[in-house]
Amino acid sequence: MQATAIRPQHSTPAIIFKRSAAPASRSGAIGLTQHFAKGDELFAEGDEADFFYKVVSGSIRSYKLLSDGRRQIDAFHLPGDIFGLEADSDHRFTAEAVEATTVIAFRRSRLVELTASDPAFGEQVMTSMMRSLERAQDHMLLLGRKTAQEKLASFLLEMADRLSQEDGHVVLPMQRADIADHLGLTIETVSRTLTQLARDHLIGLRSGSRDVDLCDIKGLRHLQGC
Amino acid sequence: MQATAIRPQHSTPAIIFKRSAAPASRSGAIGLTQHFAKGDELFAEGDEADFFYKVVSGSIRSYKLLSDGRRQIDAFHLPGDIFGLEADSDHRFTAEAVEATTVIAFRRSRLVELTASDPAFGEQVMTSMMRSLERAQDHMLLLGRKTAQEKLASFLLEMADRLSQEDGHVVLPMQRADIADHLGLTIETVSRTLTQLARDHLIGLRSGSRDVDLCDIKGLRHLQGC
DNA sequence: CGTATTTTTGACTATTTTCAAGGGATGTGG
DNA sequence: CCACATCCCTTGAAAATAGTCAAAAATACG
Repeated sequence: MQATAIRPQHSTPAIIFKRSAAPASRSGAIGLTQHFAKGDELFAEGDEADFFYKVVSGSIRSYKLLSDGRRQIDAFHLPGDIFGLEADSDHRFTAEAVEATTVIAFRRSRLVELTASDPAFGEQVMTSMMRSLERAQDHMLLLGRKTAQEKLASFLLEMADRLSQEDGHVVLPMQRADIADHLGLTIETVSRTLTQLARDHLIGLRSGSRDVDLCDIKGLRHLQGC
Repeated sequence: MQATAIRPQHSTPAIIFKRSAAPASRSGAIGLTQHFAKGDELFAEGDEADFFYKVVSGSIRSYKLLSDGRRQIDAFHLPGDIFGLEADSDHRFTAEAVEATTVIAFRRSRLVELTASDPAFGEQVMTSMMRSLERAQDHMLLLGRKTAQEKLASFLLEMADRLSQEDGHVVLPMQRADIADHLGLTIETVSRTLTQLARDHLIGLRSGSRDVDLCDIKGLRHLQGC
């Protein structure tokens, strides 16, 4: 098996190249279910990446900081998403719970074993990683070339899609500061832009301001830019 | 916030097909060596992703467009890099030669076969993909949170590092418009910022303006932000 | 309820973009 | 090898989008 030829700290290749291997029919050693309260840190940038995670419920933000504290949230991880699987031995992001969140933690050293016993799991990991990459790529376009309006329109549509709540309605789990640091804006600009979108009847802001009606999805799509 | 306009390119690239007798790795991996002239398109967003590529010499830019022509170059692919391997059946980017470039094209359908016969090649593919992801993640921080100065400082240091030419000196293969669309700036801002860096004695601009001396690497590192 | 946190709004500032024009380099054909 | 054309880069001035600073309003929380 080619997996043996791969450096131990780079266990991920096994996913691609072994995912259709015959199941080893081992059960038992699955992941560890963990609960986190709002704001709890799962791991920090530079920590040993011994575990990777799958979101069961809630949401996770993962981010990097500049030396002076500016923050870039690269992704929000929502139920079903897998995150924290790194190429190297260390985590390259900090991960925190946006709200009360339940995850399953998997030991990275067991990845090969897990995927062997459950090819579907391996497939899931791979798919999730590919989705992460695609989202990262789309997000570069957003960060580099979209206006504040376009950023917010894209963000709301993506969240509505991924959280797949009642059609045309999203309850955002994160606060304005998180949205701002994800979209490369300030909280003031996020707030002002949302107010403007509401004034233009593209969205409706309900009580608590996390509750958003996407009144005019077609209009929002048009605003996205792509 | 206007990206440089892209003119559609319909000229069939002058590709010289040639079996690569000497594979890049010490493997039996066979690919097709192809040559592209400056500006030639390897594939477009939406094309079937039948092949993926490894850069032998030269450089490739891969980008996405917004509907009004704004462009975001997500990455420059330099000698040794592997690119164009997609999760789905279609390419999600357009790839063009920045300069005269030689690549080896591999049929995606033969990836499994190739890696089976040559584990080292599989590892190479995987490592290159992971590097791409890491660069994408770092680039999100740059696009979302860095100033023009910090963007240019980071860019020059990265290029100097990856092109690994004579220490403290880079010959950039791409023009200002490419740099601008990679960093989420305009060509004017790129030009002005480079001029300013030169005035501050952090860099020196030689003839042709693609030739950059990194006079003060420590200063540039400090300017990076992270 | 009262306090802390988050969000909104306002006035002002600034970095970056836009618009415009000039200068330099590069390449082609005569 | 020169002349011309094109593309690329630089620079300036004005405009605009988004950021900063400040404070009030709304919401969440104990």
